[in-house]
Amino acid sequence: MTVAAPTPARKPSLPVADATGLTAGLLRWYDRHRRVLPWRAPAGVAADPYAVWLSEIMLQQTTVKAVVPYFQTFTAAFPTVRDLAAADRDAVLRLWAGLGYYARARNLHACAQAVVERHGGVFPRSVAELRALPGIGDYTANAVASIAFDVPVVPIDGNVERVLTRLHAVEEALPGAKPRVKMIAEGLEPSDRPGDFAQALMDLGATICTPKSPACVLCPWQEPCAARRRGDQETFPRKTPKKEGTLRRGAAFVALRADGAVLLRSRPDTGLLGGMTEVPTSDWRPEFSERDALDHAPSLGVARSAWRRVPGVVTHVFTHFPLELVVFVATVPTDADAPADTRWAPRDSLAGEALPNVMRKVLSHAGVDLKPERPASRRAATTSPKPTKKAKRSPR
DNA sequence: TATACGTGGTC
DNA sequence: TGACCAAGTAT
Repeated sequence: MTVAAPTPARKPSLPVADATGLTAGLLRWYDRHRRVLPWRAPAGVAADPYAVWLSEIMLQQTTVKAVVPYFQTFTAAFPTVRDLAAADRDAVLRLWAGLGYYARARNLHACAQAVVERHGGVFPRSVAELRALPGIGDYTANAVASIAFDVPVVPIDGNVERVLTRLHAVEEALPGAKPRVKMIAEGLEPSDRPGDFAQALMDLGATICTPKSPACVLCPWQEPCAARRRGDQETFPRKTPKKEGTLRRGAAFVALRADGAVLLRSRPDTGLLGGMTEVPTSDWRPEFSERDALDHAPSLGVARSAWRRVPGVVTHVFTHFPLELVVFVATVPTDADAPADTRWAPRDSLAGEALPNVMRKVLSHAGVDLKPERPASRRAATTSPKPTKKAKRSPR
């Protein structure tokens, strides 16, 4: 492909002229239709690298709507990358609870510390140095470099893939088509306003070139768009079908003390819901048998009969598998000791715990209400949206 | 290259 | 309701 020679001089030749026309058209559109977002600097104002980075991490596979309240909470709690680096990791996880993909929160904290230790608390400006930081991959490195520092690179996310595969009617399916998309993107790298160009591409994908029913009539690229000419723009990008996960099942145990405290523990640092808080549960396996569920209950010195099976089940769908949990509740004496690796959490502190949504569903199903007042966007989980399905009989 | 990794919204 | 999707990264 062409060299991304950012010559301040003229731009000759044909392909370059084409690209110039495209980028200019998109920037004109952006100047009139750019979205106003909490982390986005006003037109013509330099962006804050910390805000750009924080927002980009939060926005990974996550909608703008879901991110906004968390972004506000984080910037209020940690105004600078140094504040974030100095915070306790658990405090970061607690504020992240509900946003999902918790490895992002662990990496966020590690990244802040790396920025302080390796770069004196100042975000590096090069793609290579950014890429070397925890939690920053190809996309985010390019996004921060272009948006915060006007480095002429194009971050390629789902929006950009959609826009570019439509623009060129790329027949190859993703993810196989990624190299092709990357070449197309590199051919568009503008030496002028790279940060605005990157954001314009994403705004275009988010508001005009949407997955379904794209608003082509409003698109600044409707003329050059190959897919639009063919009339099958909605069929791009092509995608290879993904296989679905196998249902896993398990039992969750909600132990309540007379004073309202709930027995909690922390999950292992890595893997599913790593480092997050949960009530004791059995393993989650396809071959789980409810018959033996109580074998996995925490030892609290109470009789097996103290555990009451809550009717119904809690269902939750992770990216790669659906989960079904049966819930047992027991009330135990206030002097009951917490088993190893568990602790009693006062009822009032529950809302502040690093509880992933599946655990909020479990507690809700057990009749334990958490006080909201967290970043927000949690009402659905705390009100037990899916009332609970009828108790199913376990096969076998 | 493929898989693990959350959650909420939409149609 | 089920599928698909949203500013991806790590291994």
